[in-house]
Amino acid sequence: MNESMTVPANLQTESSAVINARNLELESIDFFVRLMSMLGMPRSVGEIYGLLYFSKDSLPMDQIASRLEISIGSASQGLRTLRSLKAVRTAYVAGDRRDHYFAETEFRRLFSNFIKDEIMPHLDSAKDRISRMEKSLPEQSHEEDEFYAVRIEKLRRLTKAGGRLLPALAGLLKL
Amino acid sequence: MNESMTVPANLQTESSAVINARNLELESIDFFVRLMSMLGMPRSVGEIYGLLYFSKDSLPMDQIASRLEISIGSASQGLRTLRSLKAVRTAYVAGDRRDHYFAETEFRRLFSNFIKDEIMPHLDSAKDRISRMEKSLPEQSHEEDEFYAVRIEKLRRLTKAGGRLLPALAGLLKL
DNA sequence: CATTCATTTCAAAAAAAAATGAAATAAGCA
DNA sequence: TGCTTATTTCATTTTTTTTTGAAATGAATG
Repeated sequence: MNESMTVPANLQTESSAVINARNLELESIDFFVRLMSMLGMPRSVGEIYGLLYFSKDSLPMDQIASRLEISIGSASQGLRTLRSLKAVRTAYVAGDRRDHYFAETEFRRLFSNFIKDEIMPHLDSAKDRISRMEKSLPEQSHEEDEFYAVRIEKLRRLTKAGGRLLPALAGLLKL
Repeated sequence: MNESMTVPANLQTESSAVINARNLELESIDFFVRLMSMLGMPRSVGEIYGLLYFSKDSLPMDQIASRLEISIGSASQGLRTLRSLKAVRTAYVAGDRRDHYFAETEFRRLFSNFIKDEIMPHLDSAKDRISRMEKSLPEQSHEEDEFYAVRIEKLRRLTKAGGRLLPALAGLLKL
């Protein structure tokens, strides 16, 4: 009637543990796919990190690709991205020439890298753009050009505040 | 030889003021297109806000569309987004039945709305997902399941920290 | 140093996101 | 109310982003 009755107890236990780990993995992938996509990262990057986050063992690229059912091209690019953010690292495994990846799980550091690499460069170029705006203002400011000067100043304050706050943000992360 | 020599002085001045305003406008559009796209907003939304940010007069939708050379469909959708973030508001203009839009320029409020509308909902559903993860853990935790429990706890701390920090962030914005 | 296996690269395909514009709807006016 | 103008909606098209997979490159092994 019930197949599980014919399964030895130890095997049954192990199989349900496997199912549980697989559930976790799926929830984790889901979680990080969404989080990463909020940060503008492609799906595959979230999938890879999500898989590694709940993996006890470090995994080689080909296993990552096959477990996620993505191409090795995606896996390679996704791992490159994650490596550059220091979100994954590689472990040496004796007798295996593949690189084995595992997740860096200190979120404080992860966010600090993300902010430095993905946000600060934009802020820097924003400053240039604001300087250019100022050059478009007539030197001898007419009464009415006050309007433009004020708006430019607001932008300057915004970028300045961003430049201070964002790097400090990771520090505030008390996890 | 030089055409500008034949242009009356007053007109020449006005025209260079127009050119300057146009430069500002273009830099502004560029600025906000990039900023908005960092926040995951489509190009058109940045263009519209950038145009309005340096516009002394409030503008009706059709003028926004034609000055940006985008379709009225894009303009309508973009304005809807901006309205929902309270990034633009409408002004009444006597004798004109079109809505006239102008930019809300208090960035503190804008970010606070953005965080509330675009980020907090994701954080809420992340909490559910973490609860589901915990259900995948065996009740009677084996020694080795410590690993999973710790990782889940990390996620919980991350979302908790995010839930506190992000709303506080706008408050820190001293502009 | 030749072979095998691992990884990267990148042109092409697929998928996702955004823009268009015409039809439908709404909203003011006479 | 009927007419006109403004706005929204949404199926289709366009553009952009991401993925794929095969070829090129690189790296370890015997």
